[in-house]
Amino acid sequence: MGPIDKQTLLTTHYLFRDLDPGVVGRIAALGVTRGLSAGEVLFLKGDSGDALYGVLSGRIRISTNTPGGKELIFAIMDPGEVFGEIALLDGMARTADASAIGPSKLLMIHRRDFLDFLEREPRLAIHLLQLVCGRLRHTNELVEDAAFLALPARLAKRLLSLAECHGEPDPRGVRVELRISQNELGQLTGTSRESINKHLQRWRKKGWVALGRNRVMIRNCEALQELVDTELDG
Amino acid sequence: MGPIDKQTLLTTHYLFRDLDPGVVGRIAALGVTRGLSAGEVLFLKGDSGDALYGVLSGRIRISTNTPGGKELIFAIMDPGEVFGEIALLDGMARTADASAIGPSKLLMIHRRDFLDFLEREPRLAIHLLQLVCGRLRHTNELVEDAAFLALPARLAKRLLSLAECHGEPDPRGVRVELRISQNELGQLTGTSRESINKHLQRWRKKGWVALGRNRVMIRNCEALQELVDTELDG
DNA sequence: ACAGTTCTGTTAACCGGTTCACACAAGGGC
DNA sequence: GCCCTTGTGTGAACCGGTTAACAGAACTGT
Repeated sequence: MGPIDKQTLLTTHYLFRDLDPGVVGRIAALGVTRGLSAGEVLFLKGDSGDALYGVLSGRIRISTNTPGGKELIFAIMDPGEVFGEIALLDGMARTADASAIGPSKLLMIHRRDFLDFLEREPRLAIHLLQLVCGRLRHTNELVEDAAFLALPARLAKRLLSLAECHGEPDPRGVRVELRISQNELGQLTGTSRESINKHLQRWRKKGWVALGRNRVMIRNCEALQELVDTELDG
Repeated sequence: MGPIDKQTLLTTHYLFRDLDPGVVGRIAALGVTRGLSAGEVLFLKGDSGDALYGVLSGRIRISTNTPGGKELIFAIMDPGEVFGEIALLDGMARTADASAIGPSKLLMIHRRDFLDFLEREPRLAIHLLQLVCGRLRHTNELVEDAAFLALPARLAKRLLSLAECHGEPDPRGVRVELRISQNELGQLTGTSRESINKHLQRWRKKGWVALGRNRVMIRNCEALQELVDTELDG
């Protein structure tokens, strides 16, 4: 997903679609653009949540970590996606850290402005409910996967879902290239980098994936998908 | 938490508080009471979600299972709690099974009625957002715990949180008695019954808990809490 | 071009949870 | 009371992920 502009985000994302025309205009006027350099921290878990964000360009990593140094990545936000709604809505602390993966640009809507819109636009509340419900479905699935799936299936599932959202399809064929380190894959699946490498190597020898520095190229989606399915059935 | 009546639920629960008086009255009129016998299934994962429920008496288990026979318990709903909102709101399939743990009574509000209220009562939407945000915070924590905490800490944390919600404090002291099988504790923590038993036995020998059939009595909350904390810090 | 850093690849030892197998206890239904 | 079901207690064998430790490759900055 390439960079988009403020207008595109506001007319494309379903959170803002179908709103009263005047409201969209005012959001466009009030929404501030904020730039982040690679690795820059937007907010940390525990901060008070005073804004809602939409990604215009770059990628934002939503994650947590333990004092012991372990890190868990909840999601990676691409251009066109909106995040930061939980703390904004209930007024409590942020549930995770957010930091830029590469140089990024965000649309930032301040809490007070947003809550103003929320009171006047019933449709916005309905859309927000759908957004939060979608998140809840996704997080529920993460809990299930952690409990039901062994590492190979969890990793395969993650790779396939990353391929859908962030993959760059190979010009010639079915292959999908992912720009992600094995370390990050570990943080996405809740396991160590070494274990990730072990399974990726197995799959490489079977021809299912090709590997490079910060690269995973999926050459056989079906095989990975079947691995997920058989684990759920057996 | 003992049984409550329809009126108490509607005036007590956050979701309905502060609504237009007329609306609360109409919800009371439209909300149907439904009884469930022990073990009876209310809905299954994948069903279409055509109602919202509030617990009047008994306990409802929210869970999923694999074809392979593993089961995971997401939550146990006590009198006064509301559930079933996800599928109701986004119109998609239910995300989990719901079944009665013992004989139970529910307040049931049909989808159409509820969405009517939702359009007319902006405050209801705001309250719903808070409800769903709370769920999201809880589920996020489950994901974190699964990734960061080893079984002992996860089990201790679960026991303490069960003690808060469902515990019957011992008349004489700090002890809290839980009515739950070790099998169910396994399903709550995503592990086997045998592993649960191993750790409970250790804690019994230390005097932290006492055990019985379908019973766990916590005799030393502090010790369990410390176990959770040290694991998060180390 | 060089140094430093980040990422990959790979091993061996260890540890903890699973699985399987069984004995036994406690209620429930008749 | 007596069977039958459900839950507990326990051990041995197994398996998979973690940890720790390196070597080397690939990029970055200057």
